[in-house]
Amino acid sequence: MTFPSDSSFSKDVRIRRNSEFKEVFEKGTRIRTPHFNVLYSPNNLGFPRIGVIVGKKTSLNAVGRNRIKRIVREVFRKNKASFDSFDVVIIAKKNCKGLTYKNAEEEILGFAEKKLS
RNA sequence: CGAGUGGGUCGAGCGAUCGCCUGUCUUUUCCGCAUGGAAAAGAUGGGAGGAAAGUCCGAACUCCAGAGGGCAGAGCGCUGGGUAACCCCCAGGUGCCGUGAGGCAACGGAAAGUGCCACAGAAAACAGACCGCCGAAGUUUUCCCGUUUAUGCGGGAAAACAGGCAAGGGUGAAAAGGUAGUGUAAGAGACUACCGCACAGGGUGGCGACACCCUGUGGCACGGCAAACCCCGCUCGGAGAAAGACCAAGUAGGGAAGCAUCCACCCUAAGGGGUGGGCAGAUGGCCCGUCUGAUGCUUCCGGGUAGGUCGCAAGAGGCACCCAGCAAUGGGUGUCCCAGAUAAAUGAUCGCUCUCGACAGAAUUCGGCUUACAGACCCACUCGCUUC
RNA sequence: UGGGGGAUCGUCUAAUGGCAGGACGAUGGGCUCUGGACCCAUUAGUCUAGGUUCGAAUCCUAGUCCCCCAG
Repeated sequence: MTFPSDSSFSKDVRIRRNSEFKEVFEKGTRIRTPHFNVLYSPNNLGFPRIGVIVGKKTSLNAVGRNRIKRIVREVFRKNKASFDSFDVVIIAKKNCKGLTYKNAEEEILGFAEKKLS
């Protein structure tokens, strides 16, 4: 538990550059969960970073896509400690449409714990 | 009470905790000679829509191109007004629809020209004749009557032909006015009356589209399609914020200026000069016209990618009141500052209330249009029923 | 975000504004001892909604979906 009470979500913990995304895509490990494709690769920053990708085919309108991004980011923010020091890219699959916060939390935390072990 | 028409407003709300984007102020630290810049913490303010959407119009803004001329192309199309502008809005006219409140209209020209109008039908655009009607006058044949010796002549009837007609039938999306009468062999604007229509002239009202009235002419000519070509009138240079401006790693080498420089022929001893021609590019549609040239040598030093900063949030701005106007809208006064990201900000959890929550997320900015949408409320009006 | 193009049977592709045609496929039948090939027949379509027109795949308006280009 490196960040026991820190649940902030500043720009530092987001993957923001195209080159950084590319690095994760090239070096990262890929894991599939029912609703997401997840890529992750270790970094040497001492804290995790996240990038979320939601394609047009997941949800046809912008409101739906924003909704999924917000849910995923919220899960990450509340559980940053579980991600140790990794760059994580989460890609939403087509079946994400009716996803709720609780479903996403269960699924992503389940993945994070497996990865840590 | 029911059904409906037109217009407008809103688009779940409140509280707590954790979190995101951003403006301002304060403090601290660091950098800098300094104006100032960066980071952190705290305080405080703001934080998606009526359509933010589609990208269908119109602009602002930016860059590119602009000697000039012609052709082509695109858009618009009743009238007057509004506007920065518009394919928008308001008011009005005309036509059509609706019992009505009201709604809808690409609504210039078909007597400038060209083209098209399948099938059906007789005929589809300087009309035409299938069935049908007529067949008087004309021709032929037959029959009857009169007369005559007889041919014949006269009269009548029937049939056929030549011919006449366009009223009725039928076809079609569309068939060249309607009603009544006269007329005739049958009919027909052939003629007459009334209605309708077209054209010309004049008057009245209106800025005008146009409306109404009067007079005359025409028996009616001028079918439809211009969201077919086209004609007439008006408008239009191209691209778009991934526009564009500035700063600028790494890697790779590029750019500008000057001189010589393509092919053929002619002149010349040579150097070189002249004439003609071709190719490619620019002039973001094409043509004429105009301009430029590959490569080598010499000299000079910038251009640009990742990334960053700006553009980028005070505006044809919102709200309130007053004035002008039927209105769209304009003018004045006061007041407010109200998203500004860049892998891209509004979410999660809990509690409460209700009608149990639709369509949907700013990306340069405005003005419109169009499309999507659970519902709630307000104003004005229409029709029907019932009661007083 | 901006710009451009397209949509016709299951697939590919034709059609001066006048009955939507062809190929491949599918289904059924014939031929054959059986299958293939071949022959015959059938099936099924103008992306959607309005408008112009007598009549629309075609012309006009709005919408839906797909593809391409620009970092």
